[in-house]
Amino acid sequence: MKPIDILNKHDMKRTSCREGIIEVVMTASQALSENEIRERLAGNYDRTTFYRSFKTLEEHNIIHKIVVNNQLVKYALNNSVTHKNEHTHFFCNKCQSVKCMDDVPVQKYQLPDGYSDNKTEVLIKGTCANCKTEE
Amino acid sequence: MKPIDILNKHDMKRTSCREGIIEVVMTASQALSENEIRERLAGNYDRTTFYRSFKTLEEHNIIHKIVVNNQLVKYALNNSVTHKNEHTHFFCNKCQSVKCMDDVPVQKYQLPDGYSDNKTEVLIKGTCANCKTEE
DNA sequence: CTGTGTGCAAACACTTTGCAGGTGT
DNA sequence: ACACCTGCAAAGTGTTTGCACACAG
Repeated sequence: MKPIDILNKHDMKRTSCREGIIEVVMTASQALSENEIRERLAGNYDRTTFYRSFKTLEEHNIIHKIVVNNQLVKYALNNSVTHKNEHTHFFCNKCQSVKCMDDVPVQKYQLPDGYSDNKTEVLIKGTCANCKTEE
Repeated sequence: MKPIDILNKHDMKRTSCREGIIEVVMTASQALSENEIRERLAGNYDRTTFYRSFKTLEEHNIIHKIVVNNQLVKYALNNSVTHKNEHTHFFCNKCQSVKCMDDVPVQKYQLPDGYSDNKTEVLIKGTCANCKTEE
């Protein structure tokens, strides 16, 4: 499916910024930060526009946000797989990359009485396959 | 163990700010934000001092940081239990509280070849027991 | 006394908001 | 034409750094 189709499907206006963001995260093999997305984008957009676009795209369940820490936020496309099962995220301490582990589902946690869970976020930190081989 | 003993054990200078922070997180039943800690503290300290104290205390494994999102960070004491097993954190969407779930250990995740994990962070979002009963 | 912690000022980064003007449908 | 998206400016918040002074050991 092309970026335009995705926007149409969600009844969203087809603007070059949105289309570009979707295009970039779609072709990326990893989650990308705002800056990484900007670098790969043809046009130049204001940060405000980015923030608003990310927010809108997230609200429409087209992308999701991964908060590594309070200084590093990345975005990735929601594909049909990740949309069904919650997946874990992997953060490489060396190259700072974030990857959606579509094949590593979030496990179920048994909470004490009275607690109800809505969403469980799992961030696994370590060394990725790329950095491992470079050692 | 008292705050002073903890500082001594880690060869850290015994300052009123550090002592106060430890005292507060020690007696708290939940993780606390910088502001929540400030409110409960006798003396008045500069934000800079807080940031540096948190950083130092974290480096010495006395407290740990819980990043809920890029706008909300909380701190909690490392007790002997949590220091041994990694534990999960619970965030209540209603009252915004964060609790260390010492009885809910982090599960093991099987990663693809080449990946090695170092630390796994689990943040469960939902409704806490308090907010549940108030519905 | 010496090294380290603290307070203050400033700078920097991230994020949000208001408003005017431009663009998609 | 109308709704909504974008860019710019500004403000609010979170965080870091440099420097002078204070304090613990």
